[in-house]
Amino acid sequence: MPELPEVEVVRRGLVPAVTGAHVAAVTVHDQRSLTRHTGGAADFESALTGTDLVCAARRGKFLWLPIAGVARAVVGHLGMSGQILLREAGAPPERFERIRIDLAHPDHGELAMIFADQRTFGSLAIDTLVPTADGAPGGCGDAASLVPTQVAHIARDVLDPAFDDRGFRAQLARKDSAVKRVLLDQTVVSGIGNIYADEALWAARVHPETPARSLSTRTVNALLAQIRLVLEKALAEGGTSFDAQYVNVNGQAGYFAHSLNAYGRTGQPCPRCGRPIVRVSFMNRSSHFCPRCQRLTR
DNA sequence: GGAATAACCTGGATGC
DNA sequence: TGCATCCAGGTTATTC
Repeated sequence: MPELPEVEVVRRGLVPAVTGAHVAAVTVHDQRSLTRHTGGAADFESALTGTDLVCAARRGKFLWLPIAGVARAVVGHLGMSGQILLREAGAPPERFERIRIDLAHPDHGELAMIFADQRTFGSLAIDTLVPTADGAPGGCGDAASLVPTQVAHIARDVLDPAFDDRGFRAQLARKDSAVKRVLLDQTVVSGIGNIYADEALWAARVHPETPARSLSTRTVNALLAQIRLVLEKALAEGGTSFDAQYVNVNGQAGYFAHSLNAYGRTGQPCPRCGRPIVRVSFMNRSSHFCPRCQRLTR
């Protein structure tokens, strides 16, 4: 499942290919991958064809490619199973290929940038760039203080230099909800999904259903530190791949699945105390935690 | 206004 | 072997 580390791996892979690239052609195979685009497939194809791309930027799980000369960008979200792959021009169709963007790069020649998505939760769109509310750069990879309108309501992620630690603590102090629910709320902190929420809570020894406002400042600081550690470690290992659901732009899997301590380890011993990791239903999904290390305190 | 829940989606795994 | 059901989860609309 693409969360911040996986999306950042994709962004880094895209940078050399899209920076300064010319969009030679666009082919939409499946309209469902344009759910965030308001104009339909023909509009997407015509609006993007013939433009030049500036760079690859990211905030949380959202990616965008600013278009040269206009305040617009191609915005992408990988959803559950989305992939952005770079292939040679004219490469055969990928399994679950939804959109193909043919690029002509001054240094790398012709490339195919392919958006593939099995479950079609992800999408691409062309969106307007607007100034950021805090005047800081819109996201990782772009110095401009601009962000797509679809991303403007998303909070910064914890690896963003402009992330507001104090504001994060203040938001938690106002929330009655379970801390895990708050971590998954992209308007509070972006980039964290089910996997890294479970891992960070395990590392900080916090029960996922602990009311956010009941956490001490010390515990929130520790949690914040563990979120950063987990995300940075996952990024260093190329992200988490359980199957073919997540790969980088070259189709290669990440290795962080081997470093997971809680997520997906139901019944296996906690690496810290040896007690079996438990799985409970939470928000239409699963929470994994150690019942001994992560005691529920209200 | 804040919080909780359902729906969207599809292929693999599992059970019968 | 084949069919039915369950499960995975990010985002958003809807409901409470």
